[in-house]
Amino acid sequence: MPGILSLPLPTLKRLPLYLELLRERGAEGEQWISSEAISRRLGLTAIQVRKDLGMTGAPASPKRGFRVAEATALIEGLLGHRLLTDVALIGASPRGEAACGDASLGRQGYRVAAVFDPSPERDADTLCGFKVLPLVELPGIARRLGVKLALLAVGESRFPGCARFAAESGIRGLVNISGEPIDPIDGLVIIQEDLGFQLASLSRELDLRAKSEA
Amino acid sequence: MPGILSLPLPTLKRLPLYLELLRERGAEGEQWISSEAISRRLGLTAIQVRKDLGMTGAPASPKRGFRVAEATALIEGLLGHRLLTDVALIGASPRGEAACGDASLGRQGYRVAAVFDPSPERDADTLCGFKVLPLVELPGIARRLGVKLALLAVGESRFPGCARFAAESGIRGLVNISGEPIDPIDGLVIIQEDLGFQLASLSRELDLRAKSEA
DNA sequence: GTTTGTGAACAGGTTCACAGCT
DNA sequence: AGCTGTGAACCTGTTCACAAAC
Repeated sequence: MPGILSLPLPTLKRLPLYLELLRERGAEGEQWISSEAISRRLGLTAIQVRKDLGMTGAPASPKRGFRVAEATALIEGLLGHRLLTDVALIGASPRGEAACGDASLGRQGYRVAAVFDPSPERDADTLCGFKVLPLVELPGIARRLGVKLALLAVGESRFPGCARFAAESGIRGLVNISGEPIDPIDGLVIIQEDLGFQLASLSRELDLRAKSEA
Repeated sequence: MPGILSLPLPTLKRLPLYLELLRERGAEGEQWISSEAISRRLGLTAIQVRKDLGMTGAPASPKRGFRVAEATALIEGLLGHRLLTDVALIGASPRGEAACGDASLGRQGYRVAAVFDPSPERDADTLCGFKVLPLVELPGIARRLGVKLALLAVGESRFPGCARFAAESGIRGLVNISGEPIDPIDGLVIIQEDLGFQLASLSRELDLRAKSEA
């Protein structure tokens, strides 16, 4: 029973994938599943799967594999710690809308709790079923709901103060999906969700493969 | 003059940040900038900046720092290799629209070259100035333009074959921004752009900081 | 014989310590 | 003094080799 904090971050990120597959197999009535079968389905290596599941303490037996039911329950328990973590969405833009409907949020145990926008004309609009609130309400709501995380999706770069305001409102961590980089802010952990980065990683990966084939 | 392939991936991702700052300082007439000044502005450590810029071969001198003009030109040269890399956007959804207008693409030297959508009713719509093309045209255009990268932004999960079709169309790498995971496909490198992942990283980071403070 | 489990090697980056230059 | 430059230590995560279990 390792604490969730002792798990390697990449492992933590893969757990929802395992969980999804395990539930599927459980529903089909399977009692066992081998690391090799999991790896094939998920595009990983069998060794990696064993290391990951081993760290969760999932019970397994040679020749058969991991016990589906127990492994499912264990991972649910680990991920459950994070279930229902509320995040604030700042920016009622197309990006914000896309983020709001992103299934990967729920898969990792997060959900948008409220939507804010700095421009007054968005007030009382609705986005994905949320009423758009003026940004000045963020501090109060963040405090009342205990929200510590936010998504920044302001479309225009003319609101560079949004992140700073969020920090002053009690937000401790922020994922910037606005496409424009933000300067570092004291007391606020910022992650840049950057499509350009992803493409760069991809290019590099392809270049390396091409090179090693040659 | 190190090849771009010999640079560590994280360094490569940081180069556009350095470039932006260097251009800014160059425009202000500064001739020198120290690693310490850069690190403060960008939220990195001075050592990291020295390692990064050192790898590009940027000239510097003790007591003064790096030469702004030369460093700018060098990084431009390195990044220039990737300039004008075309990518295909598959899916005329809100996510696709957001991606299309994402400034981080250009910052890393990419641009959307064409927009495709699998559902016929989107034909002839326009998205961000592009006419939306039927997906069947992807193979032809990908071949003609030499496009090897794609962004997958189909909103509904009812088009699971899109990625496979892209692979068969000559696409070698794909960033999946649809929020739904895709199964691995032979010959196609897939990166999941996953908001849930980012939030998980953020939570972990905050947890660790809280722990080390306690 | 097939599959788990694990300690050791490996790889990629970051950080440190300190030498060298000006 | 102040800043760069660099080899070594370190850290995190992946991969390997092989022992152990059924």
